[in-house]
Amino acid sequence: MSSLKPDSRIQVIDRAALLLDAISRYTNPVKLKILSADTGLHPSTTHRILHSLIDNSFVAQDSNGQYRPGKRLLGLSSHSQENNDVRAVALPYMERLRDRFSETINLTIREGDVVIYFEKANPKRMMHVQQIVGSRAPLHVAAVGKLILGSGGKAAIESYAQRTNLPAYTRNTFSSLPELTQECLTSVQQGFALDNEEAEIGVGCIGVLLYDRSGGVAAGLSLSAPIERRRNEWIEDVVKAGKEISAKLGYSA
Amino acid sequence: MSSLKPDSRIQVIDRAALLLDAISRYTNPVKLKILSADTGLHPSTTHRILHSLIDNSFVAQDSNGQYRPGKRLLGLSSHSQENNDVRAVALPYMERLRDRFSETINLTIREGDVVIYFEKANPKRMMHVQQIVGSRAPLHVAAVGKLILGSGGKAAIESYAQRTNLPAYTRNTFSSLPELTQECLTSVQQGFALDNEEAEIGVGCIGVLLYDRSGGVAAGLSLSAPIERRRNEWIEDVVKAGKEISAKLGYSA
DNA sequence: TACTTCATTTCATATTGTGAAACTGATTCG
DNA sequence: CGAATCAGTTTCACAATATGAAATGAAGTA
Repeated sequence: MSSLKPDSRIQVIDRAALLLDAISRYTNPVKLKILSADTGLHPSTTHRILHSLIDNSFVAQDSNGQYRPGKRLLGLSSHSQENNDVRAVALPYMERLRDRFSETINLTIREGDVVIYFEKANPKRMMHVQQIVGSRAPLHVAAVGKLILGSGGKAAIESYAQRTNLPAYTRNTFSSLPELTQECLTSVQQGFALDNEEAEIGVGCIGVLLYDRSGGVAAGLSLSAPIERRRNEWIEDVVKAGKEISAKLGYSA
Repeated sequence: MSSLKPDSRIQVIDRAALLLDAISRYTNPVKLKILSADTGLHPSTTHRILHSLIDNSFVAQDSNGQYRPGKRLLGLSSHSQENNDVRAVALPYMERLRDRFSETINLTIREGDVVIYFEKANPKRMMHVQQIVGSRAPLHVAAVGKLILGSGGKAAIESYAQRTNLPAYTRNTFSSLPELTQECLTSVQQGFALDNEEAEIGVGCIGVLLYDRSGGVAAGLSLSAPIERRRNEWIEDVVKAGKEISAKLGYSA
C-alpha cells in the first residue's frame, strides 16, 4: 500500500512529514478531518501520528483542538554551515542595498517546489514589505523562483507546471505554460527576474541568483518593495550585488 | 523497552525527534556513530531512521557522508497565528529601539530548556550582534531565559539545574545553584535581566518578558550589543517598550 | 597486508503501528 | 426535545512494520 508521493523506508516518518507539510500550508489552525483528507490518511492514523508529534512539540493544538505548527520546528532549522556561509557573505551586501533603497532585502533558498526566505534586511521606514523568515512561496510566483525554474531549462519548467498546475496567487499572470516558459528563460538570460504583484498584490520584487565555487546555485537574493516605489534603475545595483556575492563565494563566471 | 527521555505513542517519531535534536545541536555535520551514541539508538536503527529523514529532506548528508539539518526544517516553521500576533505587535517597537540605540533587537520564545530567536531587527551599523533566526540558547545563559526561569519560581530553577547540569558556555558564571536562583529571582523582581557575556564573550544583553491578555508569557524581548557599548541607561527604554507591547497584546498588569 | 573503525545491508523475529469499528460528545435539525 | 449527523478519540485483533544482531563493505592506519 502506498500513496501518490514518492516514498522512503519508514512509513510513519513519511506520513508524519506529509502531515507536517499539510499543517504548515495553513496559516490558521486546522481540523483533524481536513488533515486526514489532505493527506489521504485514515482519521485514526492521522490522530495517532498527530498526537505523537504533539508530544514532541512538532505540532501544537489550540484551545479548540485544532492543529498548528509547534515550536520545536522553529528551533531545529538550519544554522547549517552551508547556509551560514552564504548568509555571512551576503549580509553586508544586503544591508548596503537596504540602506541605499530603503527597501526589504531577502535571501532565499530552494526546497522542492518552493523558495524559503531564510535571511532578511529590513529598512528603517514606516512602510516596508515584511517577509517572515521561514515562510515560503511557490517557484512560479517569486522572482528568484522564476530564475531557478529557468535555469533548469524547458523540461524542468514543464515538469514543474504539470506537477503543481501553476496555482494563481493574485492575478492569473500565467494563463498559458508557454508564457511562463518564456518569462523564466528570458529572466535567466538577462540575469535577473521581476515579480509584479504575482505573489502578493501591491508587492514587486527584483531577484537574482547567487552561485558558489561549484558553479551551482547557492541561494537567491531579492529586493521587495511596494510596487509603486520600485524603480527599474535599481536592477543593476541588485545584479551587481549578486555578482559580488557570488565572486566572494568563489564563483568564477 | 524505553529510553531515559519521556515518551509518547509512536516510537519511531520519538526517535526521529531525538535524532533531529542531536543533529541540530552540532553546527557542523556529524557522523552516524556520534548520533547513535548521543541518542542511545542502535547504529542500524539510527541509520535507517536517518535515511528516512533524508528522503524527506529533514536531514541532509554532505559529501563525506556526514549528517546535517535538512532544508525542509526551515520551511515548516511557525508562521503560526500565535507567534505572528506577537511579531506584528512587537516589530514597530523593536525597530524603534534598534534606531534609538543602533543595536540588535530580538524576539525570543521558550521551547523546552532553550530560548529560540524568531524575529530580529538589525541596526545599520558596521559592527553589530548578529543573531540567526531559528538559533537557540540555553535558558540560563540568556537574559530572557533567566526571566523565564525566575518566573517559574525556585522549584523550576532547581529542576532545570538538575536536568541540564548548567553547562558553562563562556566563563563559569554560575558555579553554584543558589547564585543562579538568586539572579533569576531578582531579575524577575526588577522586571528585566542582563546577560554579561554568558552566552558569548563580548556580547551583553538586556532582556524583558512580554505578556499577553491571558497573563502568560507571550515572548521575550532583548537587546544585544557589544558589551562595551551597552549602557545601563538603556534598560528603562527596553522595559518601557516591553510594557507597551504587553499592553497592546491585551495584558493588564 | 593485516588491523581498526565506522557505515551499510541483510534477515528472522516479535514488536509496533495499523485501520475498522465502537464510543463519546458536540451540534444541527426535524 | 429527541433523533440524527458529524468530528474526534479510543479500542483491539492482526499482520505489516520497524527492529537489532550479525554479516558485509568501505576507508583509513599501522
